Amino acid sequence: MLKISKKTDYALMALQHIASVQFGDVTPGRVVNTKEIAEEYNIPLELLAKVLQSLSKNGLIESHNGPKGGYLLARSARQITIAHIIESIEGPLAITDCSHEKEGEFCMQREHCNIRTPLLKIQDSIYQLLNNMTLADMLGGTPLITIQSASTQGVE
Amino acid sequence: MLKISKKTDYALMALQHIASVQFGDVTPGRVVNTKEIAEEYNIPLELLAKVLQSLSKNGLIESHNGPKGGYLLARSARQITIAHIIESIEGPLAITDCSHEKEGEFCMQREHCNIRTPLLKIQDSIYQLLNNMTLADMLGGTPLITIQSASTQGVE
DNA sequence: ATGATCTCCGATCAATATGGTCGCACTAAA
DNA sequence: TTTAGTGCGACCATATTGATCGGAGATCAT
Repeated sequence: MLKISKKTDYALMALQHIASVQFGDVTPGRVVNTKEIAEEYNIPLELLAKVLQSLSKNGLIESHNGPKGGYLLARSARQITIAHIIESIEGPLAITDCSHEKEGEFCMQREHCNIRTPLLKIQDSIYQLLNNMTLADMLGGTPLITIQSASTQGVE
Repeated sequence: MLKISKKTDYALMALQHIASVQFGDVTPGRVVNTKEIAEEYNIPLELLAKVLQSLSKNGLIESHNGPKGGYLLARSARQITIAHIIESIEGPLAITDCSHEKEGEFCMQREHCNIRTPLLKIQDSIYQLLNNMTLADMLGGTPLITIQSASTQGVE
């Protein structure tokens, strides 16, 4: 149903939490560890750990080992896009399979496929949407995005 | 990965085919049956049958029984939105679980959840996107959709 | 009427993706 | 050197999806 996975949900919550701690008024700059987030939001600890590892590996957060270790944002919340977060967890976001098509796989429908081009357009639009929204927008509250469509008249 | 299912792919192909036959130059108004579509696009017959049944049940196409039977669009291609097609096959399109939340299910993260509102905004944007594109746009070729975002400055 | 051809519907199975768990190696602070 | 933390990979359970099968009911031609 065009759904994002729970892992991604967790990633978003965690990032939002880390960002708000890091730039908040109470303890700015504090490092936050996995356990703290897991308990705050009732997320299974080990699963969250894996999620954070993925984010770290993708350069969204940086990890500090040892006691008093934990995570903090690797860059400004304004530079972390929702698209990047989702792709860090779920891999390249493709609305349909035929968008990457590595060699070796064949699409049985390909020869007469009539929907590839339109689907790629949709995919691109969704990507733009997610790429124009950042973690900072999620902190602030209301993301301001509008859609403008000309598709109702522009067909020949 | 925010992917639509193969059934939905099949539904889109089938609808595109039905529409192009129905409004094409060769045999306008012709009824087209499941087998024809399945063979043309290499889709498993029985699976496609189920997909078409769903579309029929949702009022997108109408079925005619018996020999020489088949399907045809129940309304103009311009009135069939991509969103409607997807929802016919996959159910209500929800980017995240917490958007419907029937009673009885509880979201463990709910009490401190910080991402619900932004996610619902995103979901709504995607819905608008898919709701503004119709089957007619897929026939014509290039859907004309643009995204306009103000999220980079509009945060308080 | 009767058979052939179609849609319709439900049950079922296999493959894949996802959510969640476990154990251990490594690192850094006390 | 002990302890609290991350890093990492293997692992299993379950849900979703893709695909299959069998039959019931409708309609048209003969």
